[in-house]
Amino acid sequence: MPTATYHRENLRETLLELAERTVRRSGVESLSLRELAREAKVSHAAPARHFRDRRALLDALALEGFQRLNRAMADAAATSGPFGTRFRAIATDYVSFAVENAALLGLMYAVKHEADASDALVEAGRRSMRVAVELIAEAQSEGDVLPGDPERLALVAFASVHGVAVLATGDLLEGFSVEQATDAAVDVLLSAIAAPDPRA
Amino acid sequence: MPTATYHRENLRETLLELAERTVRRSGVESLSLRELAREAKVSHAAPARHFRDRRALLDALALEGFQRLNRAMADAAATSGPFGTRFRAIATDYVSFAVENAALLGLMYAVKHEADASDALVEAGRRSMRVAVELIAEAQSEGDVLPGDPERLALVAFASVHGVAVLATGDLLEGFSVEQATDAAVDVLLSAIAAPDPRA
DNA sequence: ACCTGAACACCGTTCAAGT
DNA sequence: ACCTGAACACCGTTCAAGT
Repeated sequence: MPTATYHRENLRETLLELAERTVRRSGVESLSLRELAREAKVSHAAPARHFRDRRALLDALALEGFQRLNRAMADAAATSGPFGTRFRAIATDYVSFAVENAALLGLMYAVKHEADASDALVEAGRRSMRVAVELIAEAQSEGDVLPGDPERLALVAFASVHGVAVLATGDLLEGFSVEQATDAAVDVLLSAIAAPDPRA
Repeated sequence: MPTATYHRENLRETLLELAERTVRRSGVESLSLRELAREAKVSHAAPARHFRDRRALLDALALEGFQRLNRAMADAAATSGPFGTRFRAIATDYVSFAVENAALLGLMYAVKHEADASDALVEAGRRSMRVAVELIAEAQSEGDVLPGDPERLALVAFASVHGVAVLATGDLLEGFSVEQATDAAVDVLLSAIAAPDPRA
C-alpha cells in the first residue's frame, strides 16, 4: 500500500498551473477552489494554506501574467534595428500575448485596479508602460521620433496597441486580421510621431 | 393589513436597476440573484421568471449599456462643426462613459464575445464602430481626412480611444488626467489622418 | 508545517404548489 | 401569468484535529 498520496510536492505551483489552465479554457468566473483542489487530489481546505482566499490566487495568476508579458516586451525592445521595426515588434508581441491569453489579460487589468492590489502587482502593471516610455525617449534622442513629452507619446502608443489587443480578444476587428489591425495601428502611430528621414 | 406586497409592478425593470446599481458599486462578480431578490422584496425564485439565469440578466445589462453608449456617440457625431471637433467630442463622450460606467463597460465587452451572445448584443456592440466608420468616410468625402480605407482608419481610431478608456478605468494613466490622455490620443490620431488645411 | 473533515453561511437553478 | 417555498448540488472560508 503506497503511503503519502496526501501531501504534495509543491501544491502552490500545482494549483497555479491548474488554475491557469481552467482560466484559459473556461474563464475566471468558472474557477472554483474546490474544483481545483479536486483536480490536485487534495482536500478542499488545502488551498487555503497557500492562498488566503480566491482573490489571492487570482492576484498570483495576474502577477505571473504581467511578468510573462513584461519579459516578452522587454525582449522585443532589446533587439537592435530601426525604431519603427522595434516598435512594431513590441506591438505585435503585446497583441499576440493578449490573443493567446485573453482571459488572463482581462484578469490582469481587472485585478490590478482593485482597491487593495498588492504592490508587486501594481508595479508589474506599470512596468510595461515604462518599457514604452524608454523606447520612445531613446528614439527621440536618436532623432527617430519627433520631440515632445515621451510619457505622453508612450501613453498614446500604449493605449492604441492595448486597444487593438482588447478589440482582437473581443472579436471586434470586423474583418481585419489581428496582424492587419496591429500593423494599421502601428502605421498610424508612426506616421504621427516618427521624425522625417533626414536622408530623404 | 395591506395585501399584495407580493407581486410587483415591473419586476424586470426593478431587477435591472438594482443590478446596475450593485454592479457599479461592487462589480459584477459580487452580483447575486438571491441578494437582488431580497432587495426587490421578492422570493429568490422570482427573478427566474424574467431572466432565465444569471447570464441572461448580465446580457440584458450589457445590452442597455451599449444602447446608452451608442446613443451618446451618435449624438456627438450628429453635431455640426469641423471634423476634428466632432471627432474629439465623440472620443470624450466615449471615455466619459467608460469612466462613469467602468464595471458596466467591462461587462459589455466581456459578455459580447461569449460564444452564445444574443444577436441584439452583438449588433449593439458593432454599432459604435460603424458610427466611427461613417464619420471618417464622410470627412474623407469633404476632404478633411486623408484618403484610405475608412474601415481601417476607424478601427485604429476606435482602438486608440477604447485603449485610453481601458487605461483610464484601470488607473494606468500615470499622472495624466483622463482629459489629457483623451486629448493626446486625439491629437496624435488627427496629426496622422487629417488632411492638410487647403487654406494654409 | 501541511493537510483533513466537518461545519457554516452562502450561492444558482428547478419545480410542484399556490393565487 | 406570476410568485412562493422547499429542495438539490454546488460554492468560499474557517477551524479543531490529525500526522
